[in-house]
Amino acid sequence: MPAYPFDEIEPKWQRYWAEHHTFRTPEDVDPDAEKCYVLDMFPYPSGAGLHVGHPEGYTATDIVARYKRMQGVNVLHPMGWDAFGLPAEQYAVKTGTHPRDTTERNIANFRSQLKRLGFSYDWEREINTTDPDYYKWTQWIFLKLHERGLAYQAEVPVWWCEELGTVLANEEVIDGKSERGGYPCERVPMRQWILKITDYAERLLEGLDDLDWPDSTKQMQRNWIGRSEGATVRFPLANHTEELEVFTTRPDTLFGATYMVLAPEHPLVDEVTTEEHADAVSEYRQQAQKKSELERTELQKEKTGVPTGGYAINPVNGKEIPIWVADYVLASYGTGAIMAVPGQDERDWAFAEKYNLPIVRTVQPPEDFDGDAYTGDGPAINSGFLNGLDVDTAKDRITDWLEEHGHGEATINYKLRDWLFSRQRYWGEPFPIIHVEGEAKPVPTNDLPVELPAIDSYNEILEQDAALSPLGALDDWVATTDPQTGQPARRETNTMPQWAGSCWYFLRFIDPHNDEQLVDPEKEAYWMPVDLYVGGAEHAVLHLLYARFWHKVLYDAGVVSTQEPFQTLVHQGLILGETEYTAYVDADGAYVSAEHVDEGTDTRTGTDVSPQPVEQEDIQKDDDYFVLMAHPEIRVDARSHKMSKSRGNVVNPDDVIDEYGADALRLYEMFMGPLEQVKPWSTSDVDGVYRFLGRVWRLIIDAQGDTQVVGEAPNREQLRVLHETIQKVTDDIESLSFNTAIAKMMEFVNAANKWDAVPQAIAEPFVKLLSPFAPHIAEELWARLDHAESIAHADWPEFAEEHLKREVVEVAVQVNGTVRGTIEVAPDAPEADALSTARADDNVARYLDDGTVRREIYVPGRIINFVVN
RNA sequence: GCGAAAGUGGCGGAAUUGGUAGACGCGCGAGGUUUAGGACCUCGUGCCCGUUAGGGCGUGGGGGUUCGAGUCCCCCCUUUCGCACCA
Repeated sequence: MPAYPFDEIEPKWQRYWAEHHTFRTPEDVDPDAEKCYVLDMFPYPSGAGLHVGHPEGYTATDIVARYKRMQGVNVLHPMGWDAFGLPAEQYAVKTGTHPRDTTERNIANFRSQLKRLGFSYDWEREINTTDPDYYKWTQWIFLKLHERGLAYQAEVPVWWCEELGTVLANEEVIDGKSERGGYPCERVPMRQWILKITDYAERLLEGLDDLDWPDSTKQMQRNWIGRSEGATVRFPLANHTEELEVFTTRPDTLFGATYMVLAPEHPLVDEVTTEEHADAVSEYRQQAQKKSELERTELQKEKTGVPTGGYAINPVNGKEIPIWVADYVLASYGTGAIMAVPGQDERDWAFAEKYNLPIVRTVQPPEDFDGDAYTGDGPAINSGFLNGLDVDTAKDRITDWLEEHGHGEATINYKLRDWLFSRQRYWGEPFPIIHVEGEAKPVPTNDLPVELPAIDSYNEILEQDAALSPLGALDDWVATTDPQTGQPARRETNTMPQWAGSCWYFLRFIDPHNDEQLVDPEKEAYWMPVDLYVGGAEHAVLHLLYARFWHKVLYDAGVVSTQEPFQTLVHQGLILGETEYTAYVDADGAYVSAEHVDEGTDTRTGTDVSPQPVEQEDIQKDDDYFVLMAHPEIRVDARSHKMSKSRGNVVNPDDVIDEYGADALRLYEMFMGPLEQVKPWSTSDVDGVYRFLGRVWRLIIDAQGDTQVVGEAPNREQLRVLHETIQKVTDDIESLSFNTAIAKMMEFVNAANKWDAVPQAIAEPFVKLLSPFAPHIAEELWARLDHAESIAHADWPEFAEEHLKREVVEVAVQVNGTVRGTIEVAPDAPEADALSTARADDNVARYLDDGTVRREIYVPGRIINFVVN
């Protein structure tokens, strides 16, 4: 039998909320009324359904939304589906199932799972990025980008992933493998749509300053944008008219440039290569091209390169310096070419040493410097007119000189590259573009949306041989006419990447059914920016950078009123599986202590060992290590792992709800620890919060199921306990410290259980405090306390200072910093009184008698310390 | 290698400006209650010594500042997460 009837009351209140539109967002609000836009990163509805990580962030935002609502704030708290994407299409490729069918099924599953958790979303604002009424506006925004010159097509080397059958953005490829799925990718040149995010690099960087985001996330974005100040320097080429342009952050070291390096892909390689070196260079380039990005990084210890035989002329001293080709220079950064200054650059030093290239120091290292390249500050040497200047001054001086002589200028460079925006997939937003006589023309906005062609089954596409893009196989759809000229035209057959829909969905929630505008400007001005945005740290760069970029474009286009979309951002920490204890055994079945094991082998013998799970009962702690109880000399590993199907440690929220109820699950997820921290799941710990809810229930409901609160006025202690709880819970919600808020409510219940009876005037405010955390039980208790209206819009309790006061407090008495006793005095007791009470304590007196009191420290209500010797 | 964050009982975790370390929960122990319980209630629970009173030691390690340090400063170790030839 459950400790309280959660299985009845949870569905009951979920029905009530839906029928009464309890969480409908206020319409036609007073523009001056306080608002709070509380947003979760909307999920991709995967086939696997919800995992326990989802409700973590969702519960946090739900608590804030419910709390703000009770404070009379207008709250927007919506939910939707980021439903375009590769998994549904990969499933379609395998089974022929239309991605729309898969997606609809998954959404239905996600929705019902979410509803079981009792979140206070305004479900009437649910959006779905695959809905033509939604992606009409995604396409509309693309046209804005196009109109503003921020979307262009180019033949560029892109990451092609054979397995996924599409190209991917740089950001989606990690170490030469796709971010999703980990499939190998290769660089191939293809004609693609590209968004000019680099035009916004500076603003994307500056905008970070005023955001209330985790520092680490801001830092990651800064690193990704990668601003660096330096100079462009143009080196004339010996025997050629062209110049070789490089970017350097150290123009002050120009006199020390002893060779040049071109990336293998650099367009001038053929120009500068002499006949004598042509074969070697061409072979090197082929080798470099074959290397995957992974191999390049793996082989980074050893730099390689070949001379071209060509020479450049150092503009500052007229010296001829050799030009090399080496793949330690990246084609995609700067100009794809560098001036190498081994004296002040460790990479160049390593290369110069290997190939016996000259090294000239142009900064005087300190006397005790014994390294190779010196990258620190110091006076310039061997540098003509720069000699004696410190690095910063020398940079300024040489930059001026370059500008005066037309050899270069100050330059700011960014690591950020333009955003590869097209994918060769069916299940994405079609581009609102037609091609007429080879020219890309935008589809007029009143012809939007350009809908995905209807197909009965994905097999229709599979059966056709669509070389690159599935849409290209559908001739009826591709062939169209230019609405302006009537000429025959072909539709763009690429689709947009999954990021597109999530770049602006927070705007659509504000006005989800508007078919005239993306969002009504008045409503947008009221609700934006998002006041609290909660989602995983895995989106620290991609989604959050792309969305900021689009938002700034929309701001420039006058569509939105704020420069930044998300004012406050919080990442919920990952929830790991239950802690696992692992012992290791060798081939003979003998235990191998964990400190000798590294990646499945015994480091002493090199033989394989196999992991063996151990129950917690068979483990003990010996100093800093866990060991087997039966073999204390054998250490075992104790750690929690990321939940995964393959490891079999996934916890399904539905199972937890079946056993403990949604309120307990919500409460546990918040009680585990700080929201932003990584935390291991522990099902036995769910018992703790579940028991707490049972105690809350029995505090107010007796064994017969009747309400048992009393009408009497509360006493001083009851008021103090209540008001301390109000204060703590309120403060903790504001700071998102939900774990300590719950601990305080537990303390309240522990205290209240000792009372003979609970006054209604105490029970009611407490139920309100509990309601954002455990809304179902709170609604039920609220109703049983004789309220006809939902607690969702009841007034949040306020604490009164007068009830927090204590008559006496316990003060620790230390002698020489060690506590020797405690005394009870008024919190504001005069020093003389407090000290004499302290001296009167028997144990304190013992220590005072041992010497002379040299000093007395008294912090009222806190501590007394006697310094004695 | 570079950057950031974090190391507190058997476990998850608490601790305003430096002021009684271990709130709250799990687990464990004792008792009560119940036909029974993996239900519920009460008490105890950092480690060591001591029957009690009390004492010693304790927030990754070492040093320092202070009447007083989990908290501040310096050095080191470990873990996690980013980035990784960006000129």
